[in-house]
Amino acid sequence: MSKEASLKFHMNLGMMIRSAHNSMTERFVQNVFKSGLDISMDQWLVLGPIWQLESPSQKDLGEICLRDKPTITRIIDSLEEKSLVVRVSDQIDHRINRVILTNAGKQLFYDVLPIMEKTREEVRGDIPEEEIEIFKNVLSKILKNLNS
Amino acid sequence: MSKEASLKFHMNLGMMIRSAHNSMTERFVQNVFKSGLDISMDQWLVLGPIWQLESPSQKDLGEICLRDKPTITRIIDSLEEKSLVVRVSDQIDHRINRVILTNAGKQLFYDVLPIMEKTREEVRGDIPEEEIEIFKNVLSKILKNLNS
DNA sequence: ATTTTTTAGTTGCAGATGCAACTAAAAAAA
DNA sequence: TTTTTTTAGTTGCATCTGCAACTAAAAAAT
Repeated sequence: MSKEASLKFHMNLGMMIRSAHNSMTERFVQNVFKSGLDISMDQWLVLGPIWQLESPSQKDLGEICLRDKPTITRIIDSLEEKSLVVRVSDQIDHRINRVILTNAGKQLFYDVLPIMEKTREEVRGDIPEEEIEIFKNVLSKILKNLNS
Repeated sequence: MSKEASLKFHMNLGMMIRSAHNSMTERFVQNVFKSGLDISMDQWLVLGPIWQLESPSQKDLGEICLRDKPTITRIIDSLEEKSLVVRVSDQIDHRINRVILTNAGKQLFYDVLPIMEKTREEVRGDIPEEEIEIFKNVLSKILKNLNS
């Protein structure tokens, strides 16, 4: 293998993907901080589905957010400490915790939503919509390739 | 904002990017393990540029690999423990460490190269080359958007 | 020539991550 | 009905990460 081929090879997806993810998270956290609010990216990414699904189980959240069980447990712990959500044991299946938003949680969600939107615009810049679509598409294909 | 718009919003880039990155790393590690070799993704991603650049400084490696200084320090520590690289203080500027591959390091590099190639093929599957190109392009645009 | 600033790298710390082992409860098998 | 297996969630541990504070050396300013 030539050095050139290798160079191209090494400067590729893995490093860029990790770095892009880090930068996006960092920017979001900065924007949240500038708005005087207090929520981490992880907490936010879980908060949305909770709002949306009304009272998902932790398993549901793990599947949607693509996180493992312990991670969800800890994120919900942290949200509960902040009184943004509560765990309610399912009436029928006592193994299941239903996670529901408190009023404070809903309020924070609505407050952060425009910040997320702003961050998203900063991330996208002037990248054409169709390229973003292909980008997402490739991502989901990669996920499918690796989980089958 | 409608629930539908929000759903789309929440199921988007951040989670997918992180998950794709994790899956790729995991697959690489599995493939390496199956080949009876022993190197982590992080170590590998640094090893390549060392091989390529002959004797980069740690700063060079950080810039190429998009990692911060402490991370590079620790990865080089781990590579040095395995006797895959050595640090050599720069003759002229004594602040700089030049990192160079040992023979064992070179050997491992050559051994892992085909495994990386295989992993890359698994990741790509049958995604068309032009989509991969756009994908990489969007990634670098995102990085540029966030670091300017 | 001396002091100040900048640069390269290291160390310590606090928080996140994934894995494996665990508990408790429900479902399936016997 | 009792036992076994599966499922949902938690805890512990070892590792990784990024940030801030630090050391040592070089460059710039005085």
